[in-house]
Amino acid sequence: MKNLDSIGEQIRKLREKAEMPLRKLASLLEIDQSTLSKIERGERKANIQIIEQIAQVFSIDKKKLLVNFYSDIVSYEIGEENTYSEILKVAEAKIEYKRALKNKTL
Amino acid sequence: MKNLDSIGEQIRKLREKAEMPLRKLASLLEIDQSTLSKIERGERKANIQIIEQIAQVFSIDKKKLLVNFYSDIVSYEIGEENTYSEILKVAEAKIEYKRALKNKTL
DNA sequence: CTAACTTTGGACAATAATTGTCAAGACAAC
DNA sequence: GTTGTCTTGACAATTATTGTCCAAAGTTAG
Repeated sequence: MKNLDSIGEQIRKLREKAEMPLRKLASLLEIDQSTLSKIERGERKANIQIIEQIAQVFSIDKKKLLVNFYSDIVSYEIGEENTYSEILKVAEAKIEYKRALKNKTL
Repeated sequence: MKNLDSIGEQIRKLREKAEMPLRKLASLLEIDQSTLSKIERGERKANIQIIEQIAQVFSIDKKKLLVNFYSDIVSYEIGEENTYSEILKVAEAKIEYKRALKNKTL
């Protein structure tokens, strides 16, 4: 089954698997250790720069991390709505529509 | 085909169909007319309270408006990502998972 | 137990984003 | 011209986010 860890949980697992102290990873990412601690526990949001750096540090495909990162955001935004399934369908259609438009005007 | 108007465009169409001046709708919603103008043109975000009031004013199902409202948000958040389709799938799985957990602990 | 190391929590100022409000501008109808 | 409509830009006030520090709490090793 697919992994449903939050991005924070995934970061923590990557870090622990590498047996790297939080402090060490924080310094590689050039962020405060308490900030990283909060990101791992979902108390603060990560950002794309951090995600990409983490992918580098652990030599993994950044796409996977980004999918996790963004799906967290989406889940957070609409997770309380009962119509979430419909919302996601319409959102996808909107995105596709915007892209189609964009390609036309290129 | 499904309607892919943004929430702002939908509000404007509802208002124009009712031949109601912007100023009038703004006052019903108790917001500044310039704010409503910007919402209709997507320059500012609406919020749930406004959406629900609009549904009332025009006697339509608020679910439809909310789907449009939230799908705009999702589309905005991830519309530039090439993996949007994957993101949406994972987001749905996460939401379902969270709900399943919640029901268990009730 | 103490000491060293790791993580967490709370506080704080600085910065950025959002919100509500206003007044003036643009535009058309009459 | 005036009237009615909508848009634009500016502004302060509020709220959210961010980076930072340090002390407290938890963990491990000696």
